[in-house]
Amino acid sequence: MPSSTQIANGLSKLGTFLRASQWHRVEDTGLTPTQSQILLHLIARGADRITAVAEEIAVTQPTASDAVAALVRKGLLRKANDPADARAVLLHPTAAGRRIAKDLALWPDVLLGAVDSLLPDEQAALLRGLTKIIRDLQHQGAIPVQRMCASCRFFRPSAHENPETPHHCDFVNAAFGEARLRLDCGDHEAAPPSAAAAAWQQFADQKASTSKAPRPR
Amino acid sequence: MPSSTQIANGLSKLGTFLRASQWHRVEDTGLTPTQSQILLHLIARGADRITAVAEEIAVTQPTASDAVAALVRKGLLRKANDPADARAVLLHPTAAGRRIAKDLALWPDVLLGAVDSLLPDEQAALLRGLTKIIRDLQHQGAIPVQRMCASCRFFRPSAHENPETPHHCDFVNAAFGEARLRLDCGDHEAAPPSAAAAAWQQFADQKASTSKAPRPR
DNA sequence: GACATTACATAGGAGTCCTATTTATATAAT
DNA sequence: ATTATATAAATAGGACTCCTATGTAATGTC
Repeated sequence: MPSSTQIANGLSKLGTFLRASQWHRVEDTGLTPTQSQILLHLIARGADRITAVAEEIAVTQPTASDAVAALVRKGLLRKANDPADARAVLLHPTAAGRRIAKDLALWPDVLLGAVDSLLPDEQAALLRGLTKIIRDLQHQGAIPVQRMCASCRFFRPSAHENPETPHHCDFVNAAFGEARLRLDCGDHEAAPPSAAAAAWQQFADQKASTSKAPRPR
Repeated sequence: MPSSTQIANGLSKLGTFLRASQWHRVEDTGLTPTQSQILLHLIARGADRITAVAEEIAVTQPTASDAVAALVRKGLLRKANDPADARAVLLHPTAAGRRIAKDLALWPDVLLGAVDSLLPDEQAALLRGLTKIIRDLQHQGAIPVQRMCASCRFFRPSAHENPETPHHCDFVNAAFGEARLRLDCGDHEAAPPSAAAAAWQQFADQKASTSKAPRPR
């Protein structure tokens, strides 16, 4: 029983829990998990097309179409013509949609609490692991491209000597550490393939304990 | 934007992906994610009641009842009387159910591949983080008790000097390391509350880097 | 201009998921 | 013993998820 199985198992259990806790919230918000995801996505990233939304939440286009129809019926979303393409539809959150979204959370407080109870080093290591897994899945085409440091053109891993803040973000022009790696950065811009691959190598080959073990100098 | 948010975000994304990939498998197996979960649970843990199954997969009892009915209809499950309680029902997998379950996986190969691409230290750290989160959720009553080392009466954390294999399992009477922590051990037996709390403290307070940094001696 | 492609909608159907309620049994309190 | 209460599961009803398959319109290609 290799540890990768245990890890997959753990992720699975947390996934089950997350989905269930979203369902429990239906009576407060009136939105199903799928609907919440769509609304939050549109608010975070701006107006978008149905196909793109479907890909984002990993369902087929008709399923997304269904959920969008429900949101429109509830007055939380508005369909607008896309000036760039007369077939397409741009989904805009309405004022009511924005209002409701404030009370919407994709993850429950008890999960945040549990994560906060980890030591800082543990959080950093966990985030690093998740980052690598997500980037790998993305690389294999199993999930859509994420707005993560790992694939961003502004990301320069291991750019600094200081083991506390080895990475650098060219966008905000600042050094940062493992614990500040982002998975959903608003300023993300995809790096060209070759540069991305090189930066990723740099990041991935780093020893897991970089932030603890003093570097030989 | 604290890292706990990024971590929750990452877990969320992986959860979305996991659920979607289970749906993609429907055409092979003929089973929905919920049905797969139930069948696999019963095979792994033996016959069980509907209420228990519902709790395990984090749905309400009527939902579990629905899914079980579908499985019975498909000939993969059999309902039997519970000799201990005439109201209750014991669910047994049929031979066909066991056959089908062999081809059923709760997690897709590409996820296992992604996890395997982590360095051993990274895997251990990730597993440790997941373990702590799951145990915390369990402690808060947000998820049912898991068959994990962290709550097992045979688990003796940090029992050994060797930083590679600090923990000890009294059941198999062997030392093991972070990477071998289990989340679904078949031999799990719940520890009495006080002992469990003590063992947990021992485990939780360990420095994250135990397996790397040489201990002062 | 014909042909394939793409964006979305719709239809049809099994299943998920909930709350509320019913039926039967078990347990507790009188 | 006899109610009263609690529990295990089934059922009803309804919104929604999720799929495949297909239709409709607009776009891109040669």
